[in-house]
Amino acid sequence: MKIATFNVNGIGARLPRLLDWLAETQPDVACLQEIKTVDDGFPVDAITAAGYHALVHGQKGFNGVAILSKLPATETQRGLPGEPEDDHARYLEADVGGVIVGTIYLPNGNPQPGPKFDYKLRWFDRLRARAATLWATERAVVLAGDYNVCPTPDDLFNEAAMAGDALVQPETRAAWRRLTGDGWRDAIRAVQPSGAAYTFWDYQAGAWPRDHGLRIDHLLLSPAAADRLATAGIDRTVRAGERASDHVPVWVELRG
DNA sequence: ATGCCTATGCGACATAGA
Repeated sequence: MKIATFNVNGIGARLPRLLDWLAETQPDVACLQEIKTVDDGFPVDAITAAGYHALVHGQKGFNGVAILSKLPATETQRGLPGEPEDDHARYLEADVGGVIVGTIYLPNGNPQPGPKFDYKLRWFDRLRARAATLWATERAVVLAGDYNVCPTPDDLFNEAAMAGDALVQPETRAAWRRLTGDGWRDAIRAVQPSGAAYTFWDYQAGAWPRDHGLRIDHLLLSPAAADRLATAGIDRTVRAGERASDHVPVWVELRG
């Protein structure tokens, strides 16, 4: 079972690129982030025609996540528990063919310090709590998405250039270490323990041609999922396409 | 030190992204 994550940065603008990529790579599950539309605005017909079911947790103008799947998906959670006044559409989870799949759009957190950064750290803790609940089920779980954290200096082109950014702050990295320290397996680092493995290149300042990238899109695997890990990868070439997203798809292949 | 670029919304600029 191939499970992918792709921050599309606007489903409206990105639909042709998304359909190309689905047709080419045929993931069984695709977790989307930043669809930037309400549920009714999601292009269900085009996704259905491409051979996928769609679960959508949308929001007007920004945020919004979705789970596309070849098999029917049963929703298990919509929104992250723990902060009732949080109305951002950033989390959706489903059972797909016996695997629990979560699509995650963790807050960016800039500018920092400030309320957006505080929200990011709270959200990170709430995700860790949900992850612990899933961990306890001993099921195969894949938490895939845009975590908005560069875990180590290997995960960005220039540590000094990003020193003030919310994606690399010690508190952000500590939150990532707490989550992964619980035992969740970083799929890309399982197949490539060190070195650049970027998943995002800014639209600005020639970041793509200069390879000034970040690794911020991650798939975390529970033990039962990690036991089935066959391979994982990054579809880098998607970044070179016409009207590309600033993120590219990242995926894991599970045996069985 | 700052903006560079892109997507969206009831828009003719602002907000958000990272």
